[in-house]
Amino acid sequence: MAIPRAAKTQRRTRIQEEKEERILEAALDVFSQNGFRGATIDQIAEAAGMSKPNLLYYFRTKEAIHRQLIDRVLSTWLEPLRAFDAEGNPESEIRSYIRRKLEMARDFPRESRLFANEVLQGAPHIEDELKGPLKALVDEKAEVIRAWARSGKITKCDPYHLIFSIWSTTQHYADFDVQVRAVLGQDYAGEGRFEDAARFLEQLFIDGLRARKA
Amino acid sequence: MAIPRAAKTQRRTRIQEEKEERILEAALDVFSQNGFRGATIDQIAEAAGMSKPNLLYYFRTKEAIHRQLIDRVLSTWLEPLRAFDAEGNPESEIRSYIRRKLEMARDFPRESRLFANEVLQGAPHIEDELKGPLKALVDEKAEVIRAWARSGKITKCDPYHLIFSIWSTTQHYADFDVQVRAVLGQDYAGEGRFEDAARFLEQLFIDGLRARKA
DNA sequence: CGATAATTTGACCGCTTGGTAAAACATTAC
DNA sequence: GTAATGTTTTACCAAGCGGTCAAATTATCG
Repeated sequence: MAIPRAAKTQRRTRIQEEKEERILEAALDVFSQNGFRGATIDQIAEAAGMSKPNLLYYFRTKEAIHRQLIDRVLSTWLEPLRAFDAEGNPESEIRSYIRRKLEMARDFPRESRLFANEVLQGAPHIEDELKGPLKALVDEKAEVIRAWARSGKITKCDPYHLIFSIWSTTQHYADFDVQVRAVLGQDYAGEGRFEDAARFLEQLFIDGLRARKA
Repeated sequence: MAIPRAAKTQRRTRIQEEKEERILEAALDVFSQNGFRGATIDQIAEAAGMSKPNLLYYFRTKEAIHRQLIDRVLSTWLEPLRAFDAEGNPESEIRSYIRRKLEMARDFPRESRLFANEVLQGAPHIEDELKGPLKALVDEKAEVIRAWARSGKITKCDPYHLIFSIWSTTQHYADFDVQVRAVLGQDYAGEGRFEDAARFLEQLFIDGLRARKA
């Protein structure tokens, strides 16, 4: 007799790992494009190339897929902010943070949209993560920025809103991709917009934050 | 015998106007929180305080409600950008643009989220609007900004990405409201965050764009 | 090999969904 | 008033939904 769910076994088989991977990959596609409510198990199953009951053998519920997806993505998503180094040079720290966030928007747009969908719809599944680990990390880095400002390395500014503005400007290129493309027009077929965006944003933030003599 | 749909009559009755208004108001709530696919007619009907068939007497389909909502909101949404004046002082134009966009994020977050949901999910219903009227408007204002840069009133920068960055930073406070609140914490009960954001963004953009001597 | 555990399938269930039909009810115009 | 029009309700449907079940199939291990 089969043990009810693969997940209950201690050792995971090769097949389990493969299939769960395929499911999460497919789910990322579907959830990021439709949000949690808008996504259906059938869609995910089809995208993963398996039948619905088969998919439900690996994940008991739609929520379980979503939760695991979020958990997995969240930590890598915050990686760039974690790398923010108090000892480093403020200008180059900010510059490379912007660059890394832009690279993520370019290379992992689905992950960005997954979160955007979630937060936009009230973050019903990740409120705790936002108020806990995320807030803690931001608080920590805000203190770093504040210290830089105190020591005159950058101009005085609200560190929280600085972080928000870096998040929003960079993620915009993933989350609002369709709009960005529509406005820039066809001539922007390639990914040159990311380079242009990087140039612009670095200029904006670096010059905007440079400590002023006056 | 009743004419199939109220909409077919030439003159709209008082009741029609009232009810359609109530429906659109309710739909704004529901669509902005759940996206198109995630929203249900029943939800909208309940929020509007009427039965589903009654609602469907005024709007034949879910799409029809959504379309009308988008149409109505789109024009008012772009109003601030339209107000961008080539003859005005660049600094104050940009400053007041930022301020107006922030006010809209504060006062009309549902409208912002309606669009965000739509664009995020690939803009299936408004692609034409984006590529047409929106692009045209942005192209026009980009030229204004470019002219300012040419005449040395602001520093040289990519006007499109400048506009994107103003959009994203301001709308962030509507679209990612839950996250902003979570990170800022309880002490931010009121709406002071909008004032802080305004201060920060004005500083960032004005100082970041100020024409440099070097 | 054979036994046992893991995986896959097809049939199904109860609920929700977008939408319809027709009749009951209300309003307006004359 | 009454007839025509406009509005609302009740009952309903077919498709889609998340999820279950038991049987069939396949992989694994001694």
